[in-house]
Amino acid sequence: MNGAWLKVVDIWRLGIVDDKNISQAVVARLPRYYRYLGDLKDSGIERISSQDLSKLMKVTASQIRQDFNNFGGFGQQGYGYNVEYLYNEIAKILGLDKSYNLIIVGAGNLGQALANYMNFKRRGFIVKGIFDKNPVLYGKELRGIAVQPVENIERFVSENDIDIAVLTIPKEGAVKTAELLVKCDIRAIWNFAHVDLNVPERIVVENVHLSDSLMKLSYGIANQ
Amino acid sequence: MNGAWLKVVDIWRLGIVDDKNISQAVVARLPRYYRYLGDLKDSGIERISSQDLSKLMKVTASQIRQDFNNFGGFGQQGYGYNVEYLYNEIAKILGLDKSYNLIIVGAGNLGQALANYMNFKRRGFIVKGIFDKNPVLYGKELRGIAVQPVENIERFVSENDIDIAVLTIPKEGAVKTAELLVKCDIRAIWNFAHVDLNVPERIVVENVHLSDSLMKLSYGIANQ
DNA sequence: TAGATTGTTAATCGATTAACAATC
DNA sequence: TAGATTGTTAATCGATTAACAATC
Repeated sequence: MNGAWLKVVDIWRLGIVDDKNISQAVVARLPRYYRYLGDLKDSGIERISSQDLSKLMKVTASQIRQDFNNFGGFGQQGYGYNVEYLYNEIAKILGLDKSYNLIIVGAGNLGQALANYMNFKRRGFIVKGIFDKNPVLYGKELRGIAVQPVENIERFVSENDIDIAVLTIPKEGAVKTAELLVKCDIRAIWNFAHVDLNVPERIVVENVHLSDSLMKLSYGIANQ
Repeated sequence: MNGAWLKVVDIWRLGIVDDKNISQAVVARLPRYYRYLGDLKDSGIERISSQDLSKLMKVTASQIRQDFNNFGGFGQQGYGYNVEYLYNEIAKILGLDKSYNLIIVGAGNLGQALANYMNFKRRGFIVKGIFDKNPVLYGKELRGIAVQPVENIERFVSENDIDIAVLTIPKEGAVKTAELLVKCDIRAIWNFAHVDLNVPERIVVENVHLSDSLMKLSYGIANQ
């Protein structure tokens, strides 16, 4: 009556029990771990201890172990963590093992830059459509994708199984557009507009408020 | 022996005592307060209580009062906060009452977008120079400013009293460039490269890691 | 003055760090 | 096995919320 029984953590690992809620602070640190582990992997390092990673990343070893243990523990006593394994596990946690279809709404400076800039595709984020309300831009191609009128969004999203909308329009239209996207059953919005979107709980919103960031920087200068 | 004496907080307000250390969490919330207060001001609202602001912003009234009181208290019992006054005080705290000279290092997609996009100027961030290592871009004008070779950075920064460098180059060159900028006595770096810069304490670094942000979003989808 | 609402102290909650037994 | 290092519990620290006296 012992070995035959699964511990709660095992059941959880099997995916039967799912979401013990992970704090936002932990999630926010995962991409950074992922970045460092990728670098380690690329430089041929096979294993690393929480202590060594701690020195490298300038966070406590304790925090590293706590963070990873939120997801079940990926290390081995006396050995540390296998870099490649941990790297892949974090990718899975972050959902990077899947592919996502996205559209860009707003083909102005920022929308164009994002379309061209990031290697979206390499990480499994496929740009399927680009939209703007400015007729001058219609047909203009970015990475081989022609800009369409915003009027097409609703049909396009439902016909092309779009997961993510990148919102790069001025704040004036952003709230209305977000509502439209919600109606189209979008799963997530990457919001670059300087407003808070008010969408249902189920929709994932990730804000990139560049002006907020610049203000934090100027606070830093002013209070040096 | 009472009225004649200044309370500690008064001395602090006079700027004699300066920096009781404000937590990063508080600073991160200031731009959002500033945005909401700006909107309230624009719609002609003169005063607001922490309770009403609480409903609007979906944070607790307690947190609002605590946050503001980090900087000395801007309200009045029985009245609330004067919107315009509070707005201006937050601007001062954020250092938005001053003007900053900046350069953009990296005139690729993102650098160009930032040069054109944000109304930097309106908020007192003056783009003085744009640099790239790609000769094809030399002389190309963005907002009336010609792109220069990166070799010019050192001289340009010292001759033009530059406060901020916007780093929009690929991660490969970013660390070295940051070191150069530090040598030039830059005060702050707005870092869009996907690396952690390792600079002295005195330099303000504000990171915008877009790929990290996108990973948080995909985590949100994957763990919905 | 009475009512409203701040400024501020105290209580709670959550996140980080420390410590150590488990175990590879 | 002995040494190393995790996984995990306990202690600490900091941030958020609640409560209320001060005061406009």
